Amino acid sequence: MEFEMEKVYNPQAIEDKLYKMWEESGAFIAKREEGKKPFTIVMPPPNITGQLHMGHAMDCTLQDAPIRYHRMKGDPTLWLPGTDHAAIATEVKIVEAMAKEGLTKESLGREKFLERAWEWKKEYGGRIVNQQRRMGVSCDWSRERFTMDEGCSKAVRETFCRLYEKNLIYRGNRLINWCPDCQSAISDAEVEHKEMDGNFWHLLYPVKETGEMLELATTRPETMLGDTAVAINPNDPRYAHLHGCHVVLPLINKEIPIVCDEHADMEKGTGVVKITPAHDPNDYEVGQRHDLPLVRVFTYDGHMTGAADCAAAQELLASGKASKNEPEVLDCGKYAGMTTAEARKAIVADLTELGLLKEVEPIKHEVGVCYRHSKTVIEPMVSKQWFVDMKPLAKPAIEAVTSGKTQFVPERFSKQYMNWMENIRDWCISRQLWWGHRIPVWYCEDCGEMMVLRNDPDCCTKCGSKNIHQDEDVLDTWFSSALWPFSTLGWPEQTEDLKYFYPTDVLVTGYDIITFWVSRMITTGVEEMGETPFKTVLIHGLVRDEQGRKMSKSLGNGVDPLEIIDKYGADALRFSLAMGVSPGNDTRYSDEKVESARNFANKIWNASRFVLMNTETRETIDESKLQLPDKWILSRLNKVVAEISGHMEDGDFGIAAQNIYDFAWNEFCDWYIELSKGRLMGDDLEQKNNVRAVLVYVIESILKLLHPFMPYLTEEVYQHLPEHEGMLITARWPEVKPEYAFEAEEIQMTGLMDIIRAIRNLRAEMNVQAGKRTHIVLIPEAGWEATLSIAEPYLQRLAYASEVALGGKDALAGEKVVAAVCAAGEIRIPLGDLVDIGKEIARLEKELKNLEGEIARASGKLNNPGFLAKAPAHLVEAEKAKLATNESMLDSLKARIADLKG
RNA sequence: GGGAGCAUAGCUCAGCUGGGAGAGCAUCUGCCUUACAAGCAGAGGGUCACAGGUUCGAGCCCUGUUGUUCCCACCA
Repeated sequence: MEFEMEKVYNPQAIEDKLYKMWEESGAFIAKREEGKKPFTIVMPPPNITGQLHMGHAMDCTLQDAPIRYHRMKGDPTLWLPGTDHAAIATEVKIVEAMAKEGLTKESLGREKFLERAWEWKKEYGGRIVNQQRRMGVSCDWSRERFTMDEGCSKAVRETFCRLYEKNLIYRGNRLINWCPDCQSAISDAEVEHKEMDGNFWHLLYPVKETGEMLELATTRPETMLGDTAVAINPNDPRYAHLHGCHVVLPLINKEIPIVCDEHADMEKGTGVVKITPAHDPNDYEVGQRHDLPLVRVFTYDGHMTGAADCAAAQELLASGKASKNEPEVLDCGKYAGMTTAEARKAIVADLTELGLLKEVEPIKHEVGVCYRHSKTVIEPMVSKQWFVDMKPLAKPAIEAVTSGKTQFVPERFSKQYMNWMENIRDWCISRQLWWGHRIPVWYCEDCGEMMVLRNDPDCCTKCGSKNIHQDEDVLDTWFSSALWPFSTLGWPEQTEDLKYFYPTDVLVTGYDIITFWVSRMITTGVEEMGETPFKTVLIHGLVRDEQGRKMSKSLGNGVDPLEIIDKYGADALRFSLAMGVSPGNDTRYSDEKVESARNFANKIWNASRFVLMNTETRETIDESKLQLPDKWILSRLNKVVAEISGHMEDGDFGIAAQNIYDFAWNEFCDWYIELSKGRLMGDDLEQKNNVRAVLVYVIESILKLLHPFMPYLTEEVYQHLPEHEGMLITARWPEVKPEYAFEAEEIQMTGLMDIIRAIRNLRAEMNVQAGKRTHIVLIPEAGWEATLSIAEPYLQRLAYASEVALGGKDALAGEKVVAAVCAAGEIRIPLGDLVDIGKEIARLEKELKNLEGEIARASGKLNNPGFLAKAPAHLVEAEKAKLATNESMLDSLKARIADLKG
């Protein structure tokens, strides 16, 4: 027979070819069909900084599966891909790359720098998209977007202007998180808290009026130069006499007031707190309450300020551009120019010398660090930035989730969302970078007008002066990400896509960006579109390494998905990331998992090969000719289709994958294929054709059910099926067929399978030579006569029977036999000298004991009035049936033992 | 300080609204049986962290304890 499938599945040979075929066929392209409900996912856009990692691979798998499922269901299906410019992350990378050439941003200038950035985008953006393709993602590349493309940029401007016009965006001096490494402000969400070793330095400040020493503690002594007050609790009796007094700030001998403020906690330390309004969030608040001056002592690149910084600040003040609460800048004198760390050492040393350091107490405390890889310690600074007033926006966004319009799966993640939203603070959106959406605000240098505009102006809108300049800063990268679900569909234009596909159905993402991204998409979606952007947020966990550690560059424990694909194939990787994984839970990557998925792929490949070797044409199933195993497998398939479809709808992909694995391998391959062989290789042409028809029908259904997880393999095999139509990717999802529901046959087949297992078991225990065929006598339980009467051909093939006879209780009397008792009947195998009567009795008695245990359990339940009264009727009935079966089996066993003994 | 997750076979993990504990890998035994040794058949292995409670019935629900991971939070 001529046959072209290789013996082993070879993914490398087919993946690229099939991807091309799908793409060129237009199968990925979403079509709007009026009157039909679409299924839409917008892909979380990967950053253009890096390359595909396991998290992306997970993302791809868990989105492509439902997308392919819905496409096969016939829904108009859109999966919209794209990439993110990732402002800070990308800029840092580009700067690093430039440093290798000896270049800096400043030396290049903004324009040239941006040219380089766009080149970077082209190269790395393209790279990651190609990597995604290798995963087999079936997204609509014709609609691919980038957060800084023309449309998205327009959406960003529109949003900025609208929010500004509603007074929800403002500019001002606030205490912000400054990352000295990024050289930019960052938002609260971008600050992580890490426990670090530190000290409480107990300092002594002399009180001017009384001459006494006031003890206070700080974790950051270098900030003391910026102190503008010392706070005590108004109700603290220890310091009542100091109300209205002053302290002299050591080292710079500056007189600062002692203020009364509730912030000073009498229980903590000495109850005295130094107040540095320009460099501490709490102190900033205290400063506002007491109208204290702001004194900045750090430069934006992490050094102590000096004369030059003062001069610059003076100039700014003189120009009139500074706001009224612009901080003063201190010339730190001998400390000027030191890094903050150097200054800390020097200041501590100097204070020690003056006898003003009372104690150094080592502590562990939480320190804010930048969430980027550098984990640089954040310096709180007062700085002029743009903010979004989040509270009014948060309210309807909270409502979107409490009302259930958007649901988190698993539900518990809505708590994380709520917690963030209910305690929301203003969002600092300006970044001191070049790569990103430039803030659409212009300033007139002549009249001082500030213009927030949708289109770039030529001149001042107020005085007509050409002497205008745009705000230097760019927006937080998450500002554009927040618009992703609708900016990608064409907003602010009212496009057909927007009308048809918004709101989307599912957002698939990791729990690590709920605050960064999910919360902001819901917020802006509700605000700009009036409707929450997705119905379901399906949260998945992190892919960790084999030891459960986070995969990271610094640990060097990352696994490259492409290497895995090269080695095992994309399907194996995808399947291993889906099977047995439950939503929201982390999962560990391991080669073994991928290997076992690869083995499964090969199993399907070979099962298909078997079916195809035996079928050249497609036959229709003749329902009147179906035999027991046929009805069983069709009926089982029906149930599996129903189960898997349900799990696909619910996002339980881990269970869906497990179900298809179990059905395909354990039921179809291990049982049905084996059961089919007799007729397949026999002479009864009618039966032969009908078995072929069933085999093709079931394998085709398996291919369909598996396609969302293993698209390449299944498509390749599908292309080999006789008389197949088109491509599997656009084939119809299997249906549950009522005419294939065979409950009675399922039970009969299960009984027969038990008999076969029992025989195999007996043979193994008796060490019967593997190839040796044996005579088998079956003694049917009541009701099983018909089933067992057709067992012979199956037992010959699956249980090494030479011939099978049905007998009565006295069958093989006096012969040396081994026996087993099943629900369907008793098995007796004459094994002659292999049988040791004593051992056989012992074995049967062990069985007897097990059975008695079962009977005791069941009758215990059935004798419990509570169970009879309260348990559902079908369970009681099932229990009764089991008991009856077991009792009958018990009788058989007892008789057998008695026979042997007698 | 507040909140959440996890704790099930040697390892990695499933287990849907409570109704006789599962998979993969690993281990042991026997098989190159004409789809597949990336395979087939069989076997061993779990007081479902601990202590209470609710229930006819708890891996699953409630309370507490221990261990562990994470999120949030301005402890000077």
